[in-house]
Amino acid sequence: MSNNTTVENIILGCLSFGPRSGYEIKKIINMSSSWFYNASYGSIYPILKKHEEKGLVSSEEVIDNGRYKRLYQMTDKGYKAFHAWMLQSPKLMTVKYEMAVKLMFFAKLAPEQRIQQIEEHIEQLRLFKQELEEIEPWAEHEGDSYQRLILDWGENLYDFLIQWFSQLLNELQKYDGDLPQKPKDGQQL
Amino acid sequence: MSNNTTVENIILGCLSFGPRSGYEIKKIINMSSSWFYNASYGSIYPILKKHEEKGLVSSEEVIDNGRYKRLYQMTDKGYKAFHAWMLQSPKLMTVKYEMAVKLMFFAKLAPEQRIQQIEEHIEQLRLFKQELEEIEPWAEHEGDSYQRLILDWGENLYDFLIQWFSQLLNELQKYDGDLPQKPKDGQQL
DNA sequence: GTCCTTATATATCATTCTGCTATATGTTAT
DNA sequence: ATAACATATAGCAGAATGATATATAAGGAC
Repeated sequence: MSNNTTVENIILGCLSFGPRSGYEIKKIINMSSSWFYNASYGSIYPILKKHEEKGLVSSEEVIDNGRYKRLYQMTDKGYKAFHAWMLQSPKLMTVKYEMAVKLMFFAKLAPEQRIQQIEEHIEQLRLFKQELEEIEPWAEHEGDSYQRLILDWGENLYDFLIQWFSQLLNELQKYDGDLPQKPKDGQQL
Repeated sequence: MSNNTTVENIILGCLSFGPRSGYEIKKIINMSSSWFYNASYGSIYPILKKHEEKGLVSSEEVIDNGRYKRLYQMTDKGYKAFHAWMLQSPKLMTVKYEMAVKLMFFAKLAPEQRIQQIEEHIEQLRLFKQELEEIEPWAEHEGDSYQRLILDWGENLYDFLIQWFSQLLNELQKYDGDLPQKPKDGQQL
């Protein structure tokens, strides 16, 4: 069984496509997983070193167009650890969604401020969805059917979010930014 | 402008409902925001102390049914900081979704292993949605219309995920666990 | 040809947050 | 009685971010 973290396994997974440098791994992540599981340089380089110490990867310095880089390659041991992780029961999704937190305290905002926050957020979601769509040509060219599948999932997810918040905006606008309180049990009559 | 973190503001937000202890704040979070923005005791207690040092909250020890607890209360300064944060442009959502990562490397799994991973994941999603539904009575009773709204959002979101993965499972089963590769440009003919 | 910007490539570090462990006491069920 | 559970807080190792720093190569502007 693998007790590596998810990020450690993403890096192994990227190396399953062939030898890569830390910088190249970050590029793969940016173009594919970053929006559902990101990793920063501050994780990637130390993890590569740790992987090498554990014998999960090996490395060599190469000169590519007159520029040094350290290419990492997965070992058999590394592939076994990666594959073992692939078979484990997946961890539950975790989300950090600030807009949802704000919604929780929305009663503290003035009606027009509520509308403004939602409008701004819908704009953010639209921009992000556009960014996803710009990856599509890359996935068509570089990725396999599963990588294209994930992009499709992302676009569906953001469509769902845009639609949900647009509907909320409509409701808010209908009631001048003040959602009608469904009466509680004790308040009826 | 507020330069507190989101978790620091969640804690202020909880105190906007009235004086609470660290333990009680965790309970509020568990029953409402935890699935879209969680905070652990290891964050909550130190943040409360930091907030007090900065004058955003004040505290007093009280005895509740013969048991000590430290009740924290928001100050004017704290409310101003919280409200300023509420008006700021919300941060983009971040997601950590291990199942999506695995999907990225799904080509490395055997067909029947793919089907098993998806089946297990759908089961996880169903269980989690049930947990959300169990919060509903609490939200009906304790929350305002916005808190109920978020629960509604969560249920819609998990419905979307269950539906999306169920459809993928169907496709996989149709093709014996092996999604047909859409031919790349260079591979046609 | 030099200047500026962008891309490649890696390293370091304070800060944030989690999840685990530990401790202590009150309450409820058996 | 006593075991299990709920309340209440503290501390810490480890993971990850995001910001800064450094250096070199490539490409375009003028």
